[in-house]
Amino acid sequence: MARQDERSATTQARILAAARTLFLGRPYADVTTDMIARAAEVTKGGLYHHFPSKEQLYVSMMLGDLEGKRKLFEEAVDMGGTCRERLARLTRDFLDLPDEESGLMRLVRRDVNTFGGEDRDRLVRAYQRALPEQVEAIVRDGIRNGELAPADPRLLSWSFVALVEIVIGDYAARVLGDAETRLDHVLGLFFEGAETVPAKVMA
Amino acid sequence: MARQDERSATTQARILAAARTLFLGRPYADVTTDMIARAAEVTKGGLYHHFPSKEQLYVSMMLGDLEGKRKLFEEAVDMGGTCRERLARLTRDFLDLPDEESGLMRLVRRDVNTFGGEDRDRLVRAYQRALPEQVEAIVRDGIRNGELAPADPRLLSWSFVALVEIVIGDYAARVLGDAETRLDHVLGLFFEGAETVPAKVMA
DNA sequence: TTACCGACCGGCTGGCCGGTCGGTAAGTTG
DNA sequence: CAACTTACCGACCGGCCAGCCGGTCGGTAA
Repeated sequence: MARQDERSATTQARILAAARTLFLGRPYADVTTDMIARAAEVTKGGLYHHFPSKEQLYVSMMLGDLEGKRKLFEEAVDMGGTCRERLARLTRDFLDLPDEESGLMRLVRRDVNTFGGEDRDRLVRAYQRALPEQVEAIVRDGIRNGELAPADPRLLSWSFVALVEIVIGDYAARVLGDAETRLDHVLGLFFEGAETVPAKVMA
Repeated sequence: MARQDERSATTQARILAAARTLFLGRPYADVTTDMIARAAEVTKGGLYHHFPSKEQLYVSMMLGDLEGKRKLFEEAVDMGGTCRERLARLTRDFLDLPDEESGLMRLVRRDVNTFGGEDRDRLVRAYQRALPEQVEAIVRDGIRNGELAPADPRLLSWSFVALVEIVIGDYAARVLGDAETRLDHVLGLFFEGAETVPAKVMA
């Protein structure tokens, strides 16, 4: 009995993994259930035995992965320290993610418009819980303790996320180099801006 | 003869306008040629009389619109003044665009992955010419004359564009209000960053 | 040993959609 | 007016793909 459940679980995991890879490569409509099944080494019948529809398969995969990200980033929110330190930790965690995992965050935003109604809402909420809301919590603290200038925290957190997204990707990697340099770039831009600083903190 | 050409041109324009509206609303694959034809008050035969394929229709629409944007933003690049003034002008032009027009910039980035090969390249190039390269030109000047801290200009311009994109959209409009306030927010964030300024320029 | 269950198979189908094609009528040219 | 070109029509086709369903088989329980 445990034997059967285990088998079923690994098959589902295989299907989800195959789906993730394929959906990352091409738009939702261009990924066929046949492709997913073949990549997961199952037949379409097997696939439909575990998932009721292509859409539910996609949503299941995404919700599961986003929940994982949420837990990961939560550590940065819960740790102590300044706003900047906590954002640094969160960003480092993000930058250290393998390509396939960080690509998911862009994937949600790309495909969210594909769905409507309930599924769309669930995806949006899961994404917001995973990343922007956690950044927002840190930003909110930063504003409260005077580290950040007063502003709408949600808007600031979206801005921060957008800056981080830019630093992923080949061009930034080529120009800036390793993760630590990219991290410095994002934090510097977000906190101090792009203009020349008029000689700060010179002791 | 002028009569026929004129008729043909208005029909094409009607088709392009209908396509633009529909493509903005749903992903490429979910927009059918029937829908476009019906919205443009033509039949599918009529549509295919003017455009060789769905893909070419999309590309034609996008290239035309992006070229319009390029011309618009070029004015900010060519005008005199500081880096900040020129970016302000460009951003103001962007923010003053009707929703349908500014949505196109997000649309390209969303749909670019749908196509491959030649068409994809043409779209990417047209987008880059329309917005990021022009911002980059201004940013490059800003770095050269010491207004901006030394950094990779392309990365900076992408960051700026990303910040502007956030300020479009309902939430920012609700929180920040009119275009001028949103403009100040973007420029402030980009130039001075989010942290509390240590009492600047107090005369 | 028997009865059953659940994982998985894979052929099939119905609908949808991009694209075609033969036709018509209005406009243009000589 | 005759010959023709052009804008447009709409029925139709072929391929593709999500989802279905009748079946097989290895395990599990009584």
